[in-house]
Amino acid sequence: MPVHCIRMCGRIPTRFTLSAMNQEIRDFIRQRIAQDLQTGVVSGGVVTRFPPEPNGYLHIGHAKSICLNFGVAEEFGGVTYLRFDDTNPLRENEEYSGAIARDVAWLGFQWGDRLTHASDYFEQLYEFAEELIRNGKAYVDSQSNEEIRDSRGTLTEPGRDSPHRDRSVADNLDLFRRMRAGEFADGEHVLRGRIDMASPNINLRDPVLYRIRHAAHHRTGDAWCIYPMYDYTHCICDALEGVTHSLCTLEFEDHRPLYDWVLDNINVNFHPPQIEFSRLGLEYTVMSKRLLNRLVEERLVEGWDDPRMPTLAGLRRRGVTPGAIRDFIRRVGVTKQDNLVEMSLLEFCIRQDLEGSAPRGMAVLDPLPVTLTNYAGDGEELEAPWHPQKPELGTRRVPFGPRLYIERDDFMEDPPKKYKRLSPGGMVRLRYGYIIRCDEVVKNAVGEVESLQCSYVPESKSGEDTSGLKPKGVIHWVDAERGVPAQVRIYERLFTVPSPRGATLREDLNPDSRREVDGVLEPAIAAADDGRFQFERLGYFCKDSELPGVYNRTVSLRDSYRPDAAPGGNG
RNA sequence: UGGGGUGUCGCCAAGCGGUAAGGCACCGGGUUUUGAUCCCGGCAUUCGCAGGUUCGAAUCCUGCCACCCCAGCCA
Repeated sequence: MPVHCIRMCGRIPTRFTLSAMNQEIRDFIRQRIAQDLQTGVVSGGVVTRFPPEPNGYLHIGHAKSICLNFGVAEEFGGVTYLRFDDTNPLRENEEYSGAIARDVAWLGFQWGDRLTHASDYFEQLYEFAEELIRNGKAYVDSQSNEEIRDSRGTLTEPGRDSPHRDRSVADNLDLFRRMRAGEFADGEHVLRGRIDMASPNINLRDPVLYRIRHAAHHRTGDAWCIYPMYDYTHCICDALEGVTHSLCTLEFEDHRPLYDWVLDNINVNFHPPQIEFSRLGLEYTVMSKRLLNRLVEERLVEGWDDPRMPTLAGLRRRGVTPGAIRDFIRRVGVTKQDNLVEMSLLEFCIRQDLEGSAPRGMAVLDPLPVTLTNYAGDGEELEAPWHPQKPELGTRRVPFGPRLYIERDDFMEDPPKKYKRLSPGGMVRLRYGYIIRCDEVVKNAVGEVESLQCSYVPESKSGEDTSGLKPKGVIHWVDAERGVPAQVRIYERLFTVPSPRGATLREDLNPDSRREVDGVLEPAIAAADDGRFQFERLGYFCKDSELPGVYNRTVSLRDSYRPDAAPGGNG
């Protein structure tokens, strides 16, 4: 089944309404494109492409490239290809290409029928290679891998010509055809571009264009035993697809002369410009496929979609919205500068998106039992809006009774001055409920607070309060009888250092990147089947897509509370 | 040490010879039955450094310095 026909899971957003997104973006790439359109260098519409190798999962760094390529096409009225760069059969498979297509769609981009593969062009690529040979621009080298490496020279010394560099066209053609026919073993020969072994740019020192690989390709099967290299393939695919702007990351800057050389030496009528931009750097995580792969392989995380991973699958499972990611990428911008973006910016984008859309509810993650000694009601239910600023979202019923749970850190025996929550003799409002006063602290044998005996103020019911009391604090709570237990997972940064390195990957891991707590949810949340909520005063959470009864914290709420040093008095 | 890039506020990032946008973060203050949201205000006499050109330079020139990428039959 073609990859683009697989069923997309989850909702696919169609349009983003963030008004900020309508602001005109003018990075150097968009400026260049606008100029090309204006001067007529490019006519007939912009064509871009997102060209992942299907050898791993997409991460938020890829989102930058996706948003750039698809975004540019959207803005300038063009089209974008999703092209799988599948020239190395040893590393690529359908699981990855399926996951990649799903993630791009999830981000909200459409490629229509423009889903292609480098392997779709294998035959044409081969023909162009023969053309290069016929024109004396490529030759079959029969040196070993080691010999080729040794004769390439170094950063400061030029390379040496291969003894096979001057083979005749006829011999080269014959050898290359026999390579294709499968007459040779892996590594016996390669096809090389004949450029300049003394070039200061190492990529131009007779680069390998084709290698022999007796391996089944996930799409072409056993049809081929020679496979083209990236540098040879990419530019030709771009040209064949009429890509008007080939956007890639900075490390390919040195490859641009080779990109141009290939297209200058074959008969194609299109020559896209390659334009490079810097990759996204994000604090306290890793963004290379190699390291991400290690995290998965070495079981340092639970998989590609572990909510701590910067993969799109991980972010999705964590509860991050596509809109938040797109907004983040927009705010980060596109330049050629190396960058390491703070996690706080991503968190801001997530909170901002969820703030307006996520229904509110109450959950207690570290329960402290409270008994209301003077409460005699039975089966009382309070009414609370799903969103304080959005009455149109309706209300839910919140059960209330004589036995409640409050958050353990919403009580302090000896609180600092600015503390606004509960303390002995103090009063606090239970959100959407009544005002209570702490009358007695019950402790266990070792002196730890075990529960609280409180009294409630009957005439202080939310919405019809005639008590005249105005406690400074409002805390969340859950009815102990009717609350629903749930496992809640709290995530922190995956690493303890801003830029983890491969060499110290394990040591740099944050041992507390995931915490599991047994919490209690108000029943309306537990009953809802949709995933994203704000647990009031705690953060944004979502139902885990794989594990029933498990909730993931997407991001905490902003918290400007700064306890002062000296204790004393109570709020 | 050869080649290719990049250096503007803690982090991103505008700026394209006419006298330093914006966002995040941070710090005040206001509203608030989420210490949330929201709202107001503050936050680079200075653009890696040193010279030079100019009435005028972050923007042009020269020389330094720092950081990133490249020696896969990976992409």
